[in-house]
Amino acid sequence: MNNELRLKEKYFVEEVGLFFEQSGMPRMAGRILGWLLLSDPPHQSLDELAEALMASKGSISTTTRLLIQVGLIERISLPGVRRDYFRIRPGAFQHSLKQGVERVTILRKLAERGLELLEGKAPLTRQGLEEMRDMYVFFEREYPALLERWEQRRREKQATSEITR
Amino acid sequence: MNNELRLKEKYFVEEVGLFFEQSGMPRMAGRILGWLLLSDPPHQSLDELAEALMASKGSISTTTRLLIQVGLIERISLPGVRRDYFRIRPGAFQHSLKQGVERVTILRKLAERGLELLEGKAPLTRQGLEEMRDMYVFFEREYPALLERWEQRRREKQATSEITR
DNA sequence: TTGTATATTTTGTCAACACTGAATATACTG
DNA sequence: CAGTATATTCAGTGTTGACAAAATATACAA
Repeated sequence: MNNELRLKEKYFVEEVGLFFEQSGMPRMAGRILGWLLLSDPPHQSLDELAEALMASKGSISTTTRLLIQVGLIERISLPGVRRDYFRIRPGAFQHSLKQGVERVTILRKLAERGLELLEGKAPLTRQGLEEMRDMYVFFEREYPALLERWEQRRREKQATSEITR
Repeated sequence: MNNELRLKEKYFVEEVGLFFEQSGMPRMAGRILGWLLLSDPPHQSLDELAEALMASKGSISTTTRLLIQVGLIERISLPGVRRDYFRIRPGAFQHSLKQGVERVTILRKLAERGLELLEGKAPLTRQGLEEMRDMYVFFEREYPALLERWEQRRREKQATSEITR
């Protein structure tokens, strides 16, 4: 009964791990995030993480630093308690989508640099890079607007819940 | 003079390679794509790629297969010519953005699975996953709509250029 | 069929990297 | 200050994966 739930939690954690790995991050980063999403309370110490994930403290220490650096978790310390805790950073996922915007910018710039190299070439030769540039120019503008719309909606929801409270 | 251009092309190719590597793909995949973006004509044979990128044919063969599989390039064969050629697939970048939608879906589903595991828990505990789910539900709907708008615009542009022609 | 051009698969090597466990550093408590 | 709890760093290990080079397969031509 309780064991079954535990097992499902482990599966969940492993799957988040696999997703992260597929995204070019250490699998352990995904495991930590997955576990922090489930854990009650939502903040967990280094030792707790190490035990829950059956990993070494060194590994957790390194990977939490990475996760903090990319803005997905944060370190919190409670007054009078030596131990540090980690928790999902509020707005973590929004933050990660925002980083996608930067990737779009990189690609737009790459396309432009490529076109400079093809200065004076036949339109058919330039076509691929032009398509690429046009597309990323479009998304570089529209994607942040979409994020803005989400934040807007979120703020409204927040306000509603505060009234209800 | 011409040499300088060649050098800049190499830099460009390497940078696309690095970008791909950072995205969890083999660097060679990025190099091939980068080179195909610049090359005149836009289609290149396996041998040509191997020579231009100073890589083994085996490496090119494996990596082109990968690139075809993810939909970024395609193989073309000309009648009466033994050699096969590769070129950027028209709409390649659009296609790659579409794959982003699938990733959003995966994350939305993961969030929902996580919430099932937290059935009956305190709202504060569920909060992180609820934020995650709400957000990806939003983007799962809006992101394809954005892509649709781009395709729309693209079709218009296409039509214009055909009139001009 | 034999020979030739082309493509794929395979085997081996090397480098990168996540991870562990131990050693070290840091910070708090009495 | 000594002692203890906690966190970080470091050295070593194993695995993974990209890549090269060679062997094999496939398709075409004479």
